[in-house]
Amino acid sequence: MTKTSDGKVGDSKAGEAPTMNDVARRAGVSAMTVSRAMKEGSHVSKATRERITQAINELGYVLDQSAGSLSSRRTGFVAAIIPSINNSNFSDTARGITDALEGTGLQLLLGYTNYSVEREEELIEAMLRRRPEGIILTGGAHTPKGRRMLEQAGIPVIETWDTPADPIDKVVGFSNGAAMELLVETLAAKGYERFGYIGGTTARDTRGSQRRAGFVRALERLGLPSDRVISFGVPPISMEQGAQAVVSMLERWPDTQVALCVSDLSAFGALMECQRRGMRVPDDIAIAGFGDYEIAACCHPRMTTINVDCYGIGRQAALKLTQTIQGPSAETPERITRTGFRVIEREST
Amino acid sequence: MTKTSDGKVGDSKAGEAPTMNDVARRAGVSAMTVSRAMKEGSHVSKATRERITQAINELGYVLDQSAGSLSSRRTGFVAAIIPSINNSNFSDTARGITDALEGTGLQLLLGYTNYSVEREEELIEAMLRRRPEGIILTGGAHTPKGRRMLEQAGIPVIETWDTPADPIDKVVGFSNGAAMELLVETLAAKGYERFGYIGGTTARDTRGSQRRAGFVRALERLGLPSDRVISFGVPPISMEQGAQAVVSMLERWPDTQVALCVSDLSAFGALMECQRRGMRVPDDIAIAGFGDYEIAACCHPRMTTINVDCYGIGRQAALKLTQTIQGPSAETPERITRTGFRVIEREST
DNA sequence: AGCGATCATGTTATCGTTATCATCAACAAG
DNA sequence: CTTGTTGATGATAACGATAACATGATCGCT
Repeated sequence: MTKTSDGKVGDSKAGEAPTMNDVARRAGVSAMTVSRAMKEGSHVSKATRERITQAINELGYVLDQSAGSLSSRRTGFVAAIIPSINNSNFSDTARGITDALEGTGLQLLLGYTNYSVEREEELIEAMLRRRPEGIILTGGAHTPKGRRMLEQAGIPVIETWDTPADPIDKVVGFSNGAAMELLVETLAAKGYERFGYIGGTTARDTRGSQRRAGFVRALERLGLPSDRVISFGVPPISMEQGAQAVVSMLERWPDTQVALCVSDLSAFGALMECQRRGMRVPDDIAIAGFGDYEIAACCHPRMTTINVDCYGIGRQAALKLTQTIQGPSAETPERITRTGFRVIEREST
Repeated sequence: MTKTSDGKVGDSKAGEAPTMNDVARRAGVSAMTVSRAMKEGSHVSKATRERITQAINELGYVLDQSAGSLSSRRTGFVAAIIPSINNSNFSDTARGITDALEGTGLQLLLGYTNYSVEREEELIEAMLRRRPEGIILTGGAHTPKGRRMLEQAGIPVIETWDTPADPIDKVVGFSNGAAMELLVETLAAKGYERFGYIGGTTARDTRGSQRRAGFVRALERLGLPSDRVISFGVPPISMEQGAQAVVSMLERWPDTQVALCVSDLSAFGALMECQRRGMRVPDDIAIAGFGDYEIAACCHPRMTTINVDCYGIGRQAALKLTQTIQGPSAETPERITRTGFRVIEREST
């Protein structure tokens, strides 16, 4: 225990969490030295550092980063907003972000919108209040106010999972429409002609509507009928809703050869329902999904789908973010990164 | 634009984000009044509030909560640590937490450990640096240092998904062992006698090992063989690993009547693999899972499993947290809340 | 020996908000 | 006409850390 110039002696009173000054007193140094000792790559002598470390352990001191960030003007936060954490495509993206942030001293602040732009707007504001050093969004559809806040925030903004026509700042994504077109073309080349589409009522899920639009576009180009579209349920549609939708489809267009679904989850529901009804897949009806979820590779028959590298989207978005934050010293990243997608042909088509 | 006592005039220079003082100047009030106007339930006259709101919009001002929380000693954070965000059981819990936090002004700071206590320890420290007002953990297994930090943090700590023998503070969970025992008993009552178990190599996943222990316990009590245990892969085991594990099981103990799996995901993999091999479920072999994931209700045949109300665990944990934070004025919550579980019998057994 | 560079540490002044106390006006109750 | 209460606002001082600058001390090189 040490006397200090301000006359106080010893530790702070119990009950109150210790501050850096308490540590400093106990180690017989100034707070600034403690601050230095707690940061990598700053000059503190070995002996001093040891005394400080000991004081920290004895007091159970934990750095208060909220105070530090006010002073340093670096919060160490990156915000990410995804539609849903229960969707493994998006949680893969979140995982990609976290993993790419590992070791950078940046922490992920995650929020989800339930596919609602209004909720997104609220979240954007809540996030910006925390002064993140960058923000990663899903898709390019925002409320006007949300967009304005993002533009004025003065931090890098990355839109993902999409290629918006008029991006706010940077983009890591792919064209959901083009991906679906590719799937249609691939299957048409195998001889399928009567395609059906299963998706949600489209208003909320912009990626879903783009996939549907791609479906229609590709069929029109190929001169095939493009009207067999079932919109069922509020996006994101569940396995169960996929099952119900395929029933509607088979009632309305019994001779449908192949059902494309907005995601693997609904596709799986459809697949199981068909089996329940004694139909053979792909002989009686073929089914394909979108997203290459774990389930697609494992179900029986294994499901044809489109892999879109969700994890990679997250990784690259976070990478682009850190590059931008680290400033123009490092090479400035491209404004738009297009991530790949590919058709995975399996047994269901 | 207004002159103020400190001689400065007008807005801050462009490029810099506006502060509360900039808003105050523009609205012709003090910063304190702006602060009040931005908080619910404080006395600000209607006219003043309108001027302030206008100034906020004109400047595009966003409150800096990191500065505010330093002053008010309330960060508005709740930390939650889960093993994985890609597991829908845990992301359901996270969703329960977020939903229960809605409207309380508290925001969720989420982290995941990949089932590693070392990673958990790092995360605990990283979270505590942000001074959360409470912390929610998964399970009761922590490193000694992690546990110490939690005990000293001076905030409510809630352990979930488990009923630790020696809880740190509060608990919302159930006995994974007892749940598995119940499943065994239910199936034994239907006449099954030769049970097999599929799980991961257990070191990391404590909930997994408790389930396995419950499996063994129940069979021993019933006087049935309890040695048919396949440990395959690092937890959490995937669908694919479930498929491979069931193959090992059938090789080693071809007359197994029912395979219980550590989770629905591995159970689903096993189910599909059996179908691929032309086996009929449940006639040739019965399969049951754990967790009542969406997939269990939708696959064909529908899967018997245990529902454990993941979402409810999150909700109740968050509820308990907010009650504790709001202080002893409100009724103090129970220290231990046991959440229910129930066997869902479906077609796979 | 002289001089600049690097190291180890301390002092001071913020960062942007909110708690607290103070002030003054308006108004109700006695 | 007091006196107390409530409402609306402002001034000031934290909150706990770090940036920026300052001070000696040490060291290597000419």
